[in-house]
Amino acid sequence: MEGLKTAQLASQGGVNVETIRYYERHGLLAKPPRTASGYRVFSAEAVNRLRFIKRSQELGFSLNEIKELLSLRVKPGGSCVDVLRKAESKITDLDEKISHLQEIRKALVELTNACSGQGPVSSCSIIKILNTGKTS
Amino acid sequence: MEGLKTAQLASQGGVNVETIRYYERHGLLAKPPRTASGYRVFSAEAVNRLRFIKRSQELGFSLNEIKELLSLRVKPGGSCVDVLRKAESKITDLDEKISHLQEIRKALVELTNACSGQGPVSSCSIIKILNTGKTS
DNA sequence: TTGCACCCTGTACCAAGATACGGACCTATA
DNA sequence: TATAGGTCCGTATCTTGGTACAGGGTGCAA
Repeated sequence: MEGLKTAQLASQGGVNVETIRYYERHGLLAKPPRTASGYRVFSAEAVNRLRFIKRSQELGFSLNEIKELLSLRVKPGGSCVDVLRKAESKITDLDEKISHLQEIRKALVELTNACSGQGPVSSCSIIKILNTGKTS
Repeated sequence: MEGLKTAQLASQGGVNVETIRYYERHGLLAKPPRTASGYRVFSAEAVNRLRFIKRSQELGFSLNEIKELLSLRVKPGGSCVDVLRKAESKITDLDEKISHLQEIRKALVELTNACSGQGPVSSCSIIKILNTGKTS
């Protein structure tokens, strides 16, 4: 059999049918040829494309960023270093996010350490600190 | 002067005027009394409440979670340990998020290590790996 | 008393990434 | 040939945390 219907592509890519159409509308998947009756016919290439998108998403790229990666991929004269720079800048983003979360975690641990876990809410250290902003 | 108008509360809490109304609609701020002409009149308590919300938000609580914290705070017979458990579960959430981001970071670093940064995109290792899902 | 800043309400809109639905059309199978 | 189920399109809906109006009333100062 030649080509995949929307639901087949969706199933191979592990996404919802509507997601396929969504990606097409947003320029992440090329507009596929159609049968005489208007059904989309995807090539095996589309499966790769979909996996590219999913893998990039797992690495923290937004759909817009993925769109850029995809267009870099086919840009004539485009250089590898452009891709490298995007990946590096994403690592910097991640470092910032991670250290921010770690700060939050630290503050929360301090809160829980201050709390005995006993008695009524009215005397709860956590609530007190959240109320006043003071640790002591 | 007795009480604060919406804009004054907003300014003291460092938020937008519309945010005050948003919080009221969503049950995070109690409905304040009104003047004869319908203006809201907030007490100093509302400033504390607003700060509570902002501080909790900084610690990674969603507005819904903050609403729960606020209702715990006034629940008759509520126990301190309920609050403690929420904080602890938030720490667990954070741990999961952090380690997930660290995994992503690791994968990205591997990607960038594989890439020389030289040559055309067509031979870029990063793109190749994203395409095939294979590291080698 | 007029002019301007402020306040009110209700509703619409934004990002992001989908998901759902109505109504019409197509296709395969019994 | 009937009918179930897949597909089409356009549009609406969802979540989260707000922001931005429009259209009207209020309050204070010159």
